[in-house]
Amino acid sequence: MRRILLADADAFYVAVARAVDPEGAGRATLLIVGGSRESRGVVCSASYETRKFGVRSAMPIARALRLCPDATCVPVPFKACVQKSGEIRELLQRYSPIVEGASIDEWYLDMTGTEGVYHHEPLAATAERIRAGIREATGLTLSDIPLVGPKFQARLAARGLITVADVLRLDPDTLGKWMSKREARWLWNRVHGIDDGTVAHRLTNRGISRDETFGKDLLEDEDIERELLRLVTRAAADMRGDGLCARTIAVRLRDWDFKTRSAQRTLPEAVISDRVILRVAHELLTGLRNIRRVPARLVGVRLSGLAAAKATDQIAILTEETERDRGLSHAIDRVREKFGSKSILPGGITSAP
DNA sequence: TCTGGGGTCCTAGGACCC
DNA sequence: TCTGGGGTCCTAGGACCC
Repeated sequence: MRRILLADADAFYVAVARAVDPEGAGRATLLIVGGSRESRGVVCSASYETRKFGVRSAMPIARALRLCPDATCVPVPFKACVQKSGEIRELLQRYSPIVEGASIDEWYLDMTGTEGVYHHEPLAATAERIRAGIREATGLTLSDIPLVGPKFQARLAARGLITVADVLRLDPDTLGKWMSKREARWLWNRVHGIDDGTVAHRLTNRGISRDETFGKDLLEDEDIERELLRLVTRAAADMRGDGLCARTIAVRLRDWDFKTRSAQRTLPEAVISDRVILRVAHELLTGLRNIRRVPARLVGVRLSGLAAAKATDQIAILTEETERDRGLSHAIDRVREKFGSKSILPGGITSAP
């Protein structure tokens, strides 16, 4: 019998924002995390007090502030969130040797085999012990059932399913009439504590993407290209940092009217270098712009079909990525690591042969 | 009201192969 | 002269989650 606990940090971004800024965000009862009043951002997280005003995550900041004008609005403290997330993971590993992060604020703990350590107390008692320990060490509280978001919740609520107990009364066949077979099976397993997956580290991500919504829509191709170039160099450097290479390169373009278009290309061989990835991304963007040349609000790049980058001295004939390309990209990574990401401007890369 | 950034997964159609 | 069935890969778009 496997025993799995799900730990989900409550109002994670709000809690971290308060911890890093006790004088400002820490004192604001009405707190919105997710950007400034002027930005085109959306709410990442909001304190329970602002939620009473109808503020919800993913809501445009401007609307949230109309609902709750007195709220304090702070940017997402991203670095602090990553750090705090790591601290919690380390603490959780004291309770179970197997901890898998499902997202920045959710973890799975495999408690199988730890019964003796906890003197055969009920799993709920161990969960409470962990909650108390994490709260004492970090000030953050944990609770449960991740991966049921607002849309799924609304669909369930329309069938009168509000709590876990409501779902527990039903069998999979009944659930299957209200949703796809897959979803029904997943939900039934979830509320019964059944998970046929194992708690372990995922080996690699499926893809790495970087995108950006501009402060103002961009019409000129050169301006969009410049942003794409920045994003490609970031994504490619991060990918190399993980020791990976990519076979598929995709470019995403969101026009002024929110119409979102994408183009992708799968190469015969995986690549890692800025030069080759940039060339492909440039061609994909050109194609998208030729179809519809209107002001754009977002551009993005995604690298997928990831695999471990092998140390090879072979020239990739089909993609024309040479050893020189790869070496140059790695050298740039090292310089950036030493002197900061601004030390080599993207413009310098395009002039490489 | 005017919609982030980072992900995962699904679908549907077409190309291609046997 | 007309056209199967299954499998895999690829592309584009979309839903959804945190």
